[in-house]
Amino acid sequence: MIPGKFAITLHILTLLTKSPDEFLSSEYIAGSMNINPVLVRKEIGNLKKHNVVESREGKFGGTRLAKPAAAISLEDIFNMTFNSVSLGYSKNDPNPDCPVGKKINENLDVLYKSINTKICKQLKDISLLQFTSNF
Amino acid sequence: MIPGKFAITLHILTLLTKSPDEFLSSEYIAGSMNINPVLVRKEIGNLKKHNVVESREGKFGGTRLAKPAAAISLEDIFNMTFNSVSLGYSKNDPNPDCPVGKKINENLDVLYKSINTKICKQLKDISLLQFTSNF
DNA sequence: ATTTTTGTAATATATTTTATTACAGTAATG
DNA sequence: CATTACTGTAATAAAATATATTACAAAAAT
Repeated sequence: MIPGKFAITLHILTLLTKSPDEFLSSEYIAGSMNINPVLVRKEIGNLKKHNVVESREGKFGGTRLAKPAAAISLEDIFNMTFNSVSLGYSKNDPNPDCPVGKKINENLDVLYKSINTKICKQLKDISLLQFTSNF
Repeated sequence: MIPGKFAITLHILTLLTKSPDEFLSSEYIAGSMNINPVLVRKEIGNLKKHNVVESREGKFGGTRLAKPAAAISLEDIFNMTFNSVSLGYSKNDPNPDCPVGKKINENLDVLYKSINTKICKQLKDISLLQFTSNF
């Protein structure tokens, strides 16, 4: 998973919220966060897939929100950009002949799933509109 | 931050919990998780710094818990191995001339801090002993 | 003395992220 | 209807990060 995905997506959506109904170009958006426009377009592609934004191609093209910022929760954004929160796994497959190695990952999974559930619950109550009200 | 740090450390501590009072070698531990012994020794160094384990050098040396597994919480381990949970930041510094770019990171910080607080509260109630009881 | 282990530094390899380049397709506008 | 300014997407390059490896001094058991 791309570490910056959630942050970049939220940044994009904040800009779109702050310019309602305007079509912003990927280059303009990229300029606000100092990253490459192609990366912005990729994340916008993801947002479009989830019907959160809509784009117009061609001259004066760009992207805008497809629904009110009040109707988008941070949980929605989280689910679109994050597989799940985790505190990590060891890179290699553990030794299956070791009683601990054999079960460590499933036990981590249980733990991480429960963390995840709580985070989702927390993010569900924050709308994009609310988040952007601090700018 | 090293992604596998928490998982590796928890794996080490689980092994130590399952062999109370025995000094386990870094090579044995590394074998259970299929990683390099040097990486294990590094994480053990971190655990020693926090007085969670103690090591003995020389022949038949190794590491064991320095206190009962019931007295170690997953929050303790989390705090030793994770700076803080976050949903990520965009890699580059955002544009300070953009009202959104200027404030995005502090707003993300607020969000992530609140997520973090809840996770810590959750982890505080799980002891290492409890976690290892599922093996 | 020899062996086995920790502790630690330095370096190399692998992996993952991000950036860049390139270009076809679309739509507005003179 | 040519030109301009965009999107969409693929392919590749570069940078950053994580992990592995090598090496060796120091410690302790026998």
